[in-house]
Amino acid sequence: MGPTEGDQSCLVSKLRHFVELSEQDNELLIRFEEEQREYKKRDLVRAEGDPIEDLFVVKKGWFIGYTTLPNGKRQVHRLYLPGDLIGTHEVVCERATYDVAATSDGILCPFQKIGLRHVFSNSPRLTALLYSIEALEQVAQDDRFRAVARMDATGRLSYLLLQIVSRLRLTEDNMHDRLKLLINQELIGDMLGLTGIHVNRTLKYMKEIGLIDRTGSVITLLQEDRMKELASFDDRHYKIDTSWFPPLIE
Amino acid sequence: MGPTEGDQSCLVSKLRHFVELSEQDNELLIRFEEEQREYKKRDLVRAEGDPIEDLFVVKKGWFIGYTTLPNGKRQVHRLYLPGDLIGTHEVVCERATYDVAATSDGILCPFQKIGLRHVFSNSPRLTALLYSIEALEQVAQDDRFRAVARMDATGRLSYLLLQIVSRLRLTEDNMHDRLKLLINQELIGDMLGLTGIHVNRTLKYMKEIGLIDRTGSVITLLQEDRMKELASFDDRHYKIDTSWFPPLIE
DNA sequence: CGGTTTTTTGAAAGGGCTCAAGATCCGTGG
DNA sequence: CCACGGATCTTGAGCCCTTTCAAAAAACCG
Repeated sequence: MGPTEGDQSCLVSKLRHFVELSEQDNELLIRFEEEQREYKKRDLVRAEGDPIEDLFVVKKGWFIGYTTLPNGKRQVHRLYLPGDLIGTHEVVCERATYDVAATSDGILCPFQKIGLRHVFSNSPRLTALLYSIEALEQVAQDDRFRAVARMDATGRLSYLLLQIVSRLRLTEDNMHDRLKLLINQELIGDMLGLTGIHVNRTLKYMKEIGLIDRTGSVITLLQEDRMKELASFDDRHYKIDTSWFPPLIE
Repeated sequence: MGPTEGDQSCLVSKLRHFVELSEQDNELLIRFEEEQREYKKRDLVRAEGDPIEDLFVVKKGWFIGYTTLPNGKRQVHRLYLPGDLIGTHEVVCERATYDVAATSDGILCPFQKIGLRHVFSNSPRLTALLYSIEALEQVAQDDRFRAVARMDATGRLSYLLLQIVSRLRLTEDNMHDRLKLLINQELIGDMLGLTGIHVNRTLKYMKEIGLIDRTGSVITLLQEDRMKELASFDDRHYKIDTSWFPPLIE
């Protein structure tokens, strides 16, 4: 049923969480995952300033979108996990606003930006869904922003871990309270406005006070509730209001 | 021609900067500004958790979207200026994710969220434009995020001032290098992850080193170039790539 | 197994915060 | 038009979280 390797599309399986898809929608979506490209850890997918022709669906592995400031500091704007779309908000730009790279080995499915025109012209409902994904991402970004702007290191890290776990749960069935981070501490710092060094110290501290356990890059959330409180974390990933969507036509 | 008071719609005049609109699009857009409501400084427009039924076009005055953390700290997620749309990314939620309030006297034009269905069903092109606005907002948020996460107070403030001026220039013809902030220093701090007190000190410092001049809340940018460098500011507001838009049909 | 990447730890410095209090501005009522 | 009270802006002093710089230990990879 899926386009490749017998796996079903993680994009489709993720979107199904949000809204009922018609057969036609399904067909449009599957097209997004026809081609696939492999990447190795640290590979650059595309650089800031590159013309934007393709978007990507993450099929496997973790990827980041980041920029480097003139002073050498780095800011990781987005972490892309399997099932995520890369570049949805950049279609409005002629050129990429940041670099994208693999933080682990992985696979991306590129599809042409122009392909979106089909969706916009032929499926109002799917368009609304795309719009919603975009909007949902903003909500998530807002939450992260709040964490970075207004919480200390423990709060920020709690937030990030909860967010990642919550997102992984959407596509991985066996995702409970343990995860392997496919991104190093330096980059985690760059997501949270912290130093890699301080990320390390904070993880150590979180282990000391019993919030998490950790062996290498494998982390276990021991007190998810307390972490949620620390980060005022509200899991928003399951709710899309579709009441305003154009009606579903089979 | 405009719906009210002989003024033309600031939404339309803003969108015109980005893309050519058909007559039909125009008519759809004008509907968004049929009704209007007046607000006084500090009025709450709607609270976090309220059901989302309306979106708003800002007709006059400044507004903010913000949340308050359990520890009492506040985070201003968005600053809305005339011509901006409030709530575009929250249509996906059943309930508002943050409070919206007026930071000055102002006027909003509310329109029903359901009204978007018309747009999505009838104008692929306008839908693409809405999508683009949404996406552009993300780009802007990313930039602010980077400033907050990776720059010191001077950089953050430079960024914010440049951003506001740049946005005001889209709708105000006589906007040059002087602006009156319709938002107090405390709230500026809440936008940038700083204390109001430190905003004050930093503004003082910026005046001392000649970046700006200031009398009360009226600020003059004396060295815009230097500030742009400090904040690695890239003005992205004029460029929308419409190459992938569904074709314009008159 | 050797080189590279990543993690870990220490000591010192710094930017922004907190707390507190005074000065100014501004809208409102008399 | 003036006086009053709340909102906002200013300024000072000390503290604290995070950064910097440096370097060692550990993990990873071919």
